[in-house]
Amino acid sequence: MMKRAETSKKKTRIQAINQQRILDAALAIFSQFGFRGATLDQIAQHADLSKPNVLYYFRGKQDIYVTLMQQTLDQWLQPLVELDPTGDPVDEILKYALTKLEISRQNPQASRLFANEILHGAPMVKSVLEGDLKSLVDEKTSIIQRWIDEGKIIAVDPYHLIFMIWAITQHYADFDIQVTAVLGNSHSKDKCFDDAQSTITSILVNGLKTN
Amino acid sequence: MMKRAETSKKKTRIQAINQQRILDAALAIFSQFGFRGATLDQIAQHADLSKPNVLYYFRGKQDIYVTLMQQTLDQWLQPLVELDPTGDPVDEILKYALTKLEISRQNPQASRLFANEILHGAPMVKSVLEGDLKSLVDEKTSIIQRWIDEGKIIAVDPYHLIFMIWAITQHYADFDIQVTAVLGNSHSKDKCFDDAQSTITSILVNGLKTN
DNA sequence: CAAAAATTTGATCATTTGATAAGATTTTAA
DNA sequence: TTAAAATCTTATCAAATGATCAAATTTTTG
Repeated sequence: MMKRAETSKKKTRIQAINQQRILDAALAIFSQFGFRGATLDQIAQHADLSKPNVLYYFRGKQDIYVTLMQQTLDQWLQPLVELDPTGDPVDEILKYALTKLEISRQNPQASRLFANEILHGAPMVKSVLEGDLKSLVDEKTSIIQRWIDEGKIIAVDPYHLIFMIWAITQHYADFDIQVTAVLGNSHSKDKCFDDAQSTITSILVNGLKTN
Repeated sequence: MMKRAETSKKKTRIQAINQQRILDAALAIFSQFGFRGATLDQIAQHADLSKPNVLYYFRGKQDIYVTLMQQTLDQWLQPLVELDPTGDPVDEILKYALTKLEISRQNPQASRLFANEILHGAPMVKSVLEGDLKSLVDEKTSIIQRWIDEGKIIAVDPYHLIFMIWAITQHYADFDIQVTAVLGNSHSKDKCFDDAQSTITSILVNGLKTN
């Protein structure tokens, strides 16, 4: 009888399938109900497994959550990594914003999972925020600062520019219900994202350029 | 023996005090842990009352939550009401954004309470969003649209402009932990909000004006 | 195939938690 | 001051839920 995951490297076929199934279900459930609001029963049912069977693959509820959160964080950080110091400043910043928006469109559940974690004080990922995330942002803000010093874009605090981009783009995933309610149920989600894209582009391009 | 609150109008002195105490405690607890994450024990303890005593004033956990959410919603909508069609367009929009930011600064708990509700699909306030909120936004966007038609500000979708303002301003309350982590613990909260204010002002003023 | 390993299940626990009931205590009003 | 109303407490409950275990079943391996 082999201890699952933990230290061992080789996953069996069934392990690979079922662990992924559990993580998929967990994303759906945790993102909708939060950590405490979600139950193992819900996750098990959504994954089409019995509850003890779920606990065969993960130590416990928190283990599932943490695993899922780690995956999500990687995905979340990636686009910022790609901000290119040699590109055109406005283009690069706009590209970053629109990439984030696209991720919000395509994976709103992950966005909400992350938002919920932060909203409640990041009990599980605080150290990642203060470590990897801060380092990455420090690096990229210094690029933006250089652009500002060279007069390529308007002088704004680079940190807050990034916060602004995060805020706007995640808003469409995290506050989807509100956005939909305000726009009326007639609007299609696609049109909403297209309009969002135009608005972000206008304000950023116009707002960043020097006079 | 009088049934509390419900239909009666007159509150006793003790009722007024204790109901407010419970709501204050509930704001602190619900905003940090969400509806399901919060427990009556926590709220009771925070309010310095016994659990059954808390339930003497409110039918149940959900009753506390709904009452609190109604209060919060009113407060949340107010600033938009004051957007003045006769004022200077850029000034009015900027004033709205900065007022929202100020509310984020002064009452971050209410912001997080609301954010959590929306994030989880607005189970308790969906109808308010589709009713009062939508009506108010419809009214104000038509004002903004008029400004656009008159060439007073750049042509952007007014709805998404408002979403953008909501997103940015609430970000500082809702994602406070992340903002603080990225800026480093050395930064004071006051400086953070001051810089946020400058950034929002720059981008909006620059971003909205017509060329 | 047969033994070993891995997977799955049913039964069951201990805790947490929202809620209630009955009675004691305090406050209010006549 | 005294009776009624309001407030508060102690004890307790039932349901939900995360977790465990032993045994049954399936899959893999030699």
